[in-house]
Amino acid sequence: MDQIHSASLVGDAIGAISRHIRERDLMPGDKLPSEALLSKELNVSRTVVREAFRSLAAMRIIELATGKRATVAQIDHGAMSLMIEHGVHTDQINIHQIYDVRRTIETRIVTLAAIRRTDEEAAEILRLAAQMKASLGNPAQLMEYDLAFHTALAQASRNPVYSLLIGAFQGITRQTWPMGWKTRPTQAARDLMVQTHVDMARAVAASDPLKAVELMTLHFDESVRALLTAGMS
Amino acid sequence: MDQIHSASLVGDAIGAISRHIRERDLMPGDKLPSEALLSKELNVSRTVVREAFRSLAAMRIIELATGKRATVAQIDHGAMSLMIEHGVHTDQINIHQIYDVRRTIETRIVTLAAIRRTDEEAAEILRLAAQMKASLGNPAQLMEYDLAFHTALAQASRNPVYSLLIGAFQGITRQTWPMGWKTRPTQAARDLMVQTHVDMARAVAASDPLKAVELMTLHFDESVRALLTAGMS
DNA sequence: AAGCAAAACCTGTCTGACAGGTTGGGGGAG
DNA sequence: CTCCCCCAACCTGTCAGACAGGTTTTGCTT
Repeated sequence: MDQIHSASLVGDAIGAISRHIRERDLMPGDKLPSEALLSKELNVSRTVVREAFRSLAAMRIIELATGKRATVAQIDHGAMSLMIEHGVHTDQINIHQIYDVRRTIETRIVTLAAIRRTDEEAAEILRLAAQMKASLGNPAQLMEYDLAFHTALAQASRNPVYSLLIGAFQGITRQTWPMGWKTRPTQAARDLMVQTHVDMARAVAASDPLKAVELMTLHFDESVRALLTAGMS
Repeated sequence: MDQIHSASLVGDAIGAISRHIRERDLMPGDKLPSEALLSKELNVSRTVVREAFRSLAAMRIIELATGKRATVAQIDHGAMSLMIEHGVHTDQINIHQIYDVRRTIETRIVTLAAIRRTDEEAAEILRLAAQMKASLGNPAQLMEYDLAFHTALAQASRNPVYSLLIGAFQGITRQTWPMGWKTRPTQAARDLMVQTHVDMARAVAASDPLKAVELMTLHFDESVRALLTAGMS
């Protein structure tokens, strides 16, 4: 409409809304202006504002709900999870690379967890490990407890960035986990995998970071070996 | 219009488009159907398809360009960077937590880089470190070379997930770096910081992972100390 | 056969409309 | 006077149609 035509109206709107959040120091839960108001202030149509909102919502920077005004969102791994999955499905990332990253951050996580965990967190981690053991006959359930176990560890590390990253890998892990399980054909291998988790939970509960790290390393070494056995390059 | 009304039409469209990509094994660069065609196939308005496209584009899963059809995108850290910045600005993440994560992954990165770097990468890393040294009088430029240095290391690690993560932290680092620099008031402290990078580059070039890790650890210890000195809780 | 120009296609943005969810406030009941 | 309910005002979700530019394809010209 006026002056310099920048990259795109939607792009500008995204910038303006982000700035709005930053300048007013909005916190999660705080409301943003209505679409109509923003479209008036930015001199663009509601269409443009809506597309900008959608973009920000996709990154979980804001949250949309019908009828209500848009609000500033809490950090969430959903978007990252999709991005990672996309990277894997398009052969830009492979499973081994993900495992290397997970091993790297999870060894740090388990150290922090062993140091910082509250008693409640320790109890929860022990509980999840026990549930894993109880689910040996039900792979789907076992997987869910496994994922919850690692999520709980990240939580106990008291660093939300680790929670975010663990969450980000969860989507793709859910898709590849069964493969890893199948490559542990013997009961002994499967028992070992679960027992490692139980021992790790105990180490965290005992505030023994060194032991916990050792077990986490063992777990990943064993997982990678299983994947290689399956012929996953 | 028909049958079960799910969460939202846009949400469904996002799912359908993602599925389309996955089922046809589309690779980065491949074209998606036009908005008009998709809106016909999914029985929704073009508005809905456009909002779905915007969402996927925000996550860098697809790429939009005016006149052209949407294409499958290459992995890119832009969206993650914004998410992290949002987390920090809304006090959901603090700088120390970021530093802990960066330290964790960068020590792994430098190990891999020292092992896997090509000669070209080693040369580039050495060059960037030298440029840092040459930019001692120009903080803004120094910062850019610093960021490029760490990016090059991630590249040399031959694991795109590390590149992705380093990129994701780059946005917020760019905003906090000057603070860290100011808290190194003496020339000696500033020289040390730069020299550590030069030495690290040499260790990587010499394929000496242990030495490289030692220097990376030193670098982060020193950075965290600088931040604490500045009173950043 | 090579080259170019128009036609066909496609995205970006605007307008106006309407269904349905949400919320604050006014008015009635107690 | 207080409490609760319901309605009006507000807000988002989706649709249809229109038009201004980019982009690609086609087919004619040379």
